[in-house]
Amino acid sequence: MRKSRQEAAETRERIVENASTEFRRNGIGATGLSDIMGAAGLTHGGFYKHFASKDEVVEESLRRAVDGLVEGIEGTIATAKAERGLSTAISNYLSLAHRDNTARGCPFAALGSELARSSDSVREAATVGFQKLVDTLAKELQGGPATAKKEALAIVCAMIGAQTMARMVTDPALSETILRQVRKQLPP
Amino acid sequence: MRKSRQEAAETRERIVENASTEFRRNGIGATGLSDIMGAAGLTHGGFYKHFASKDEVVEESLRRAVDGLVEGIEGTIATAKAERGLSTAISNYLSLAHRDNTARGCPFAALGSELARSSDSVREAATVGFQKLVDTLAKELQGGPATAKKEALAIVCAMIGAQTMARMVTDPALSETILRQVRKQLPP
DNA sequence: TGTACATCAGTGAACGCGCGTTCACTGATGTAC
DNA sequence: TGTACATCAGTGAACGCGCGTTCACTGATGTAC
Repeated sequence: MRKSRQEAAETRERIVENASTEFRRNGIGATGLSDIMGAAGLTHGGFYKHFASKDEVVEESLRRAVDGLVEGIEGTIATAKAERGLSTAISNYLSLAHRDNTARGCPFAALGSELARSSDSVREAATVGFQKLVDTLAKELQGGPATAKKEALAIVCAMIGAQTMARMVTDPALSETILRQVRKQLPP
Repeated sequence: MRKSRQEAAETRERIVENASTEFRRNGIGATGLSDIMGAAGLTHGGFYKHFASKDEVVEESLRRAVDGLVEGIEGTIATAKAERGLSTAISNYLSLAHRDNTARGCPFAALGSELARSSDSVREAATVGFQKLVDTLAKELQGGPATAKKEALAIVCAMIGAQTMARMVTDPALSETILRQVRKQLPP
């Protein structure tokens, strides 16, 4: 049953990709290795041929999720009309579509409080990812890079908090109001 | 070994109180009923004499945590010099002391992403608690109640997002910058 | 007020279950000559 | 190029463990007369 090097590499990719959505969908603790491997079309026993521990796949799939988010934002900025890129990216983040697509959305909003309690290696990956996200927005802001980064920091935190709460509340009207009001407070 | 009605009621209180801090400290999923009962000085078997399910104690201890948070803010507002109450409350929320005291701090920052995936009854309690928190801040804002509430909504989301991220990142300087920058964006 | 019985808070063992991790095994792939 | 052997991706069963929940039991409390 041995697979070729390329096939094995593709399998690993597939596992990370699926883990990345499963973790965001159901949370890190609530997602078992069987869930991840099953989603990748494999049995759970083979997991340790690709990763040393669950923590390792958490780390990698977090990186993957952040990269996806940042690439999406960069795509939005590149596509949008001049000066409207940041605005569109923020509106997309605070959209109902993003709220209802946790599994493919921002990992900080999906997993925030769980990440804060994770291992140092996972938190380290989260830190790097957070800074990538902040820098991506900061590039679109006026002023020196230091000022822009500080402003972007606050914007990103507000977006993450808003999406987290919009998903938590049971009242649909309140959920929409949260997203709309936070959108209003951020750069137009 | 039967206990008097009063003793039983006190025990129940003690369980909720301890559950409230244990959940915030270690997360809902990662906290077992044995942890909760042990923290209250009991064995786990007696749990179901007080609650119908784990979910029920989650719900109650969330309410307890929100009440503690709101009372703290109201205390701050009552104590502070006129017009400075809201400002002090926001600064307290965004303090290093709050960041380092997850177990007795804001349950939305401590448990945000987990609450968003909880049962309807828990999310309902979270919704009620969130609105209480928002209303508490809204009372201190200028303008009509509708405007004040909308502004308070955005402030609370930014605070929750900031504290979540400040706890997640591994870089202490970045963590402090997050709290400081978000503080700067909110009412002085 | 005193007595007899019912109630039930709390204990500790047990239930089935799923977790992360390990392992013997398989057979196709990779390597060495 | 062909052959013999080593490697290792993936399978599926098993490991010990802790989970939420249930249960028989205990003895002090509460109730009824």
